[in-house]
Amino acid sequence: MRYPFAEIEAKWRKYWEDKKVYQTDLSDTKKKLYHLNMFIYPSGAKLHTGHWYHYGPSDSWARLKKLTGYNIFEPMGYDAFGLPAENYAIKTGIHPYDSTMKNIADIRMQLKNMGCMYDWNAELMTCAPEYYKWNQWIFLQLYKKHLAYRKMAPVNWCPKDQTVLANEQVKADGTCERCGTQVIQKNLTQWFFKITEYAEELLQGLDKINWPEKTKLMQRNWIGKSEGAEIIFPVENFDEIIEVFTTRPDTLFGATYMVLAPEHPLVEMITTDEFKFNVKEYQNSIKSMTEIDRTSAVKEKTGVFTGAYAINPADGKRIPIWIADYVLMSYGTGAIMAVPGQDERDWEFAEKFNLPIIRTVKPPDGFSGKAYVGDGPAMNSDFLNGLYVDDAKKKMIDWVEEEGIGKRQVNYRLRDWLISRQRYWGTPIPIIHCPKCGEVPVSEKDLPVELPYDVEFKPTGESPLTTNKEFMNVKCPKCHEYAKRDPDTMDTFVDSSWYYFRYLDPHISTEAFNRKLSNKWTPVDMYVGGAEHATMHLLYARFFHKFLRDINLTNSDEPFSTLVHQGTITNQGAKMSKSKGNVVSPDDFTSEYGSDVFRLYLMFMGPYELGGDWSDKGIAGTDRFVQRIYELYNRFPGVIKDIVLQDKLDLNLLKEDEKIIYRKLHQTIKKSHEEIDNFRFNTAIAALMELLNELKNLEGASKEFQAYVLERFAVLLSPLAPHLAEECWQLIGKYKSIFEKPIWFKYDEKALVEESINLAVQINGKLRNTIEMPINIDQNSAKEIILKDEKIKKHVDGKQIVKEIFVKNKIYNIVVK
RNA sequence: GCCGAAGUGGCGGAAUUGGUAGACGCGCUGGACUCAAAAUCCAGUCUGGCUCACCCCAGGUGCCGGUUCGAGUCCGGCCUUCGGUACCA
Repeated sequence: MRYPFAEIEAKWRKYWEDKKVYQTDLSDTKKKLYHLNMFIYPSGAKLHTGHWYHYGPSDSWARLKKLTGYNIFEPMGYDAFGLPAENYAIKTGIHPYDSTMKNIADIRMQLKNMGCMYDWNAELMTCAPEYYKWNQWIFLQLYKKHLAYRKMAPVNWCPKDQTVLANEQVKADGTCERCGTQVIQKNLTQWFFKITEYAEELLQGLDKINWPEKTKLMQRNWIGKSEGAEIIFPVENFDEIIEVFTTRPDTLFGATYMVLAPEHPLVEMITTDEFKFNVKEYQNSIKSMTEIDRTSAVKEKTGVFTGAYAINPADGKRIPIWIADYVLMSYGTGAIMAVPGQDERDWEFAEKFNLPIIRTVKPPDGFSGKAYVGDGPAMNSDFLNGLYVDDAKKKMIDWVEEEGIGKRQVNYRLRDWLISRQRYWGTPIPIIHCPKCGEVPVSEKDLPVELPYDVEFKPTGESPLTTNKEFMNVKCPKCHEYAKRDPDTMDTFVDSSWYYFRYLDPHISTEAFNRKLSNKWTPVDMYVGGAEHATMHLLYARFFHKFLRDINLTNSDEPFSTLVHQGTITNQGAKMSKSKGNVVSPDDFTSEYGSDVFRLYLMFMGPYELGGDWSDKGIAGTDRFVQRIYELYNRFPGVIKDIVLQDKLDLNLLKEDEKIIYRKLHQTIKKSHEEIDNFRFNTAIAALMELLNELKNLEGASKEFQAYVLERFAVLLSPLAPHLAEECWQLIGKYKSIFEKPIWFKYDEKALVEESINLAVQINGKLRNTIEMPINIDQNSAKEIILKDEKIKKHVDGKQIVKEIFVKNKIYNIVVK
């Protein structure tokens, strides 16, 4: 009989729900384990195979933890605000609220069919006023501490989505992270969160968390700390100075010219009449260039001379001041001292414009390159001569500090987080703009500022909320005169920066989150989600967590102690997306094979962190595995009834066939635990398959032995195929759910060891035979057996043994001449 | 360009304090069952060679070289693919 998965899976899901098997008792924190998956983005589409790949195995990991005694909290919710719902509304006229609610209802059903241990009491959605109210509240806390501020700045503008974007949401090639459109620069007044205030701590904190090294490295690079000095250069004939930032103060004697960013405020003042035209022309040509052209890697260096000179403070020499687009106004001071001898860019520029080059670090003998950026003794550098780079740096910084012409300085590449969006479907910014009083925060008691339903979403470049007069026009809280609300909404990454706190008490109305509970349950112990969030969500959440700690809302430093990234499932090499039409629907497979088979198949594909290209080629194999298990259990109905089982059996009392199974069983208990614990589900399943292959002759075993094995096998199976395991458990005569009273069996240390081993015998490192020998045989006894072996004799006879290597229970290598 | 990860049968992939390469599964081939097919079960399946049934020999983990009794695993130099980043001073 084929395994009737539909009926059985439904039965067990109902059982779990009725008995509240996965509702977490949050008051019990003894062995608490907060297991979180990045929540769902309920855009137009239903769950696809990628979601199953993310959530299914992750749940299997948590199930193993539950079986081994942990109190698991595993919530799920909806990251419900965002552009896709709004774009869908623009296209179809269906309101984002309505489409989102419908999607959530559909997705909830699909999630339930996966058979995960979600605690549905803890469900949340970010578009509910009871949730986003607290986004606004946190905004106001940041505002109070001057960590939320508004400024006019050049910002990234996506012409397609008609909104600004944070730096983190612009990809390396200058395109919009969401829609792939080329982003342009605009000068606008926008809201920022001062994440840079936490730059150093965000960097340091990485050492304390158990995250993939790759992800930590990406955050380190994104924060981009560089240590060096700020040095002042006087401008000749002007009462002005130019400040530069450099990581190589030791090369100051080699600074043969200076470069200002074309937008630098000093340019206009210091440019001499003779060069005014050139400079203006150059500045204009830069303005008309797109960001992508300007930063193109293959581009040749360009720049113009200003006619002005600065004084190198180290040796008093006049050095020319140029402007060039390779110096960016947005980093450091917008000006550099150029040291062509030790900087490749400066060398290239100096070569092109015939500027002097002085080496101040002696390159190694035979060095034939241009700029030398490595370590070496200083030269042409007066009091630094002979010192290596690190020492020379220190000495130079000390010197400029003494002279009062500079200071030690640390710079970060990280910029503040731009959070305003000119879109509708998000959290309104709780600020009122009053013609008299300026920006006035909404009073906390007036929160939430509810997002109105009636707006015109047609993209105009202006925020859709401006079209709702009732929303926009308010009285100023201070002077009570007519004022207007801020029409922008917050980046949806604000929503996901603190949601893990909210799950613990999702409907609490007196505070953002239940502090008592969250102090016991956070940080999240295990966080699972995509690597694409490395420098977005995962950075913002760390920032929020630290801020919330600083205003005494939480007592830990980091949100996620351990992080695991699931791999990406592609289809024909491309990421699954609706627009490419390559989305693989899980529904087709779950309706044909059931959710256990589909989950098993996704886990069996390969290492979890690797992902891979989708193919349904092997799914028949996992289906066969499931069928065979079901048949096996049907051969032994009620076998466990009236039998009292021991933890361990005595190997000496077992029949030969039973011994083999017993050994394999205990080896599998050990292996599957270790493998699942390390997210290596593929090898855990392989181990279970091996064990199943050994159970062919279970009929010949004693009834006690059958019961012993089948009881354990069901438990081994339960994290990976929970519905099937429950059914098997019941078939042999158990009543409750495996997860109701979690159980995991200890392996029998004695059974791990075989009685005999196959010793590999090598001659000159080449395998010549494997010979069965008793375990732990000593070298001499092994040698005696080996030298009698015909195959070995052939290679050894008539030759001289010059060396022997013996690795106990593994290998015997004889070196002959 | 720089940083990081990865390259193993026809396919997905196993195997690392250096110790029997190819576990487990898919696919394929042959056989059993069947009127037949499907399903299922059994056997075989890295490549090449031979006095290819068993046996035996040689080669083999992207390429070239090295260390070692022994290298998928360590070292040096490349190539390819993927991810991140991009004149950050």
